[in-house]
Amino acid sequence: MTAWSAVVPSRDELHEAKRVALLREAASAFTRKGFHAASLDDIAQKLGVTKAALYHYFPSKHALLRECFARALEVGFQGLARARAQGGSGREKLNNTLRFYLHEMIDELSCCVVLTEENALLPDDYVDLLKVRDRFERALRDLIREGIADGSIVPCDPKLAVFTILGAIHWVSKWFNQSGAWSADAVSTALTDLLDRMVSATPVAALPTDIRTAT
Amino acid sequence: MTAWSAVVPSRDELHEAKRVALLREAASAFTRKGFHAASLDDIAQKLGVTKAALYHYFPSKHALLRECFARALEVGFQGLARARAQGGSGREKLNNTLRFYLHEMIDELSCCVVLTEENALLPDDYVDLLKVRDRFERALRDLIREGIADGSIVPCDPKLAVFTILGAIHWVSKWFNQSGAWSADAVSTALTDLLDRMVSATPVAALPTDIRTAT
DNA sequence: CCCAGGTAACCGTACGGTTAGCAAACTGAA
DNA sequence: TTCAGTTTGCTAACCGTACGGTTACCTGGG
Repeated sequence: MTAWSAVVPSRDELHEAKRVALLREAASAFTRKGFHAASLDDIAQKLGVTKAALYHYFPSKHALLRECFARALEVGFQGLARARAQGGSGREKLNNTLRFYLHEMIDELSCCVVLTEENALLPDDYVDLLKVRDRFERALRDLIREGIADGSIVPCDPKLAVFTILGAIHWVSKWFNQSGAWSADAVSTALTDLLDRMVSATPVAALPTDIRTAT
Repeated sequence: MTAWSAVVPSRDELHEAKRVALLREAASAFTRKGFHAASLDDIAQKLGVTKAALYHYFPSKHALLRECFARALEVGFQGLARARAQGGSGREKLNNTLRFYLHEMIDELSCCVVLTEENALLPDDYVDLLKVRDRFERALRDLIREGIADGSIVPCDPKLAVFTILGAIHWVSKWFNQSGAWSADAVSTALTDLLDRMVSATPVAALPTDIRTAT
């Protein structure tokens, strides 16, 4: 005997599932068209409901954007934690963090790295984001300093290096195509390898000349 | 005797100067707030005129954005031409192109790399942009292939490398601060060196650990 | 009966763009 | 030199519309 509750999702589960679907759709729309150009009517239509229905799940358009950022940074810190737990040199920790971050951002958030729309946040949300984002960037800079100290990363300006790395990563949302030839796995590995080569203290083995053939 | 025309700018010159000032202000506003969030009223106010005055210089807001992109790509092709004229290996040509592009984008366009707002272009303008931008990206990929062939650049996926490079470069608009400690010269040199290290076939000398102290 | 999930219709407003009109400045003929 | 006539640069006021958000109402399950 199988209880219905094990098969039929509860109301709360349904609610949460729809909430997540809405969030992903919003993230996708914000990334593709920009926050202001993506209308709630569009998003609702894609989900097969009317705009008013969305307000059962989110209090405002800005709340959607706020949550997109929150999720992205959550993924970032998760990557940091995993990398720290895994150990290794500063360089290895940096690589592990970036690879995880990239992979999750591409895959989980429906191919969306929304972090290009932070100027659309409400002022209050913006200062909140800044605090968390600065903490993330500081942590990355610390990994680079750690790598310089342990000899795995070439001496460089950690601030500039992190800016460069994050630029390359967030730019993925501009060119990645869910239905293209490049998989999320391939891209996150290949891009991490490229960035690794930029900061590695020791010469790096040759890179794949075609991403599709990479493991 | 000095002719007035040598001292007092002609009406045409005044017109052109104001046009350029408007373009720079628009580029700055688009970069800071995004295309949709930057209102013409805001831009006009910063220039000390009313919105209606702007229409003496540009037929529409979209025309402003279109011209921003046109200028940026002009700078890109100019950099390519200079680098080709200067000669050297594929790696050297790539570096020269990127350094020039970065420097001009930061300096000339009033610290603005607007190329993050292409989804705000009108459909017709967008396909036009795509054509020119693809030509630019193809040219950069060719430089990388040239470098791989002549042994100056490590074998890698040229497409991914160019995406990564352009991401890092265009991201500058997100963090560069005109009144900050880093000069346009320092940033364009240091960032080019970092990206060079990523693709260079041979090990690169140590990088400056603080951009302000770099030459 | 109550409440979650949804719809249709509506409201307010911000903003791109237009229009009418004015003042200064150039132009050219007398 | 002057002075009408035209052009340019600009303002104030307005229009249309797209869109975020709200309200009133319907439906079906617990």
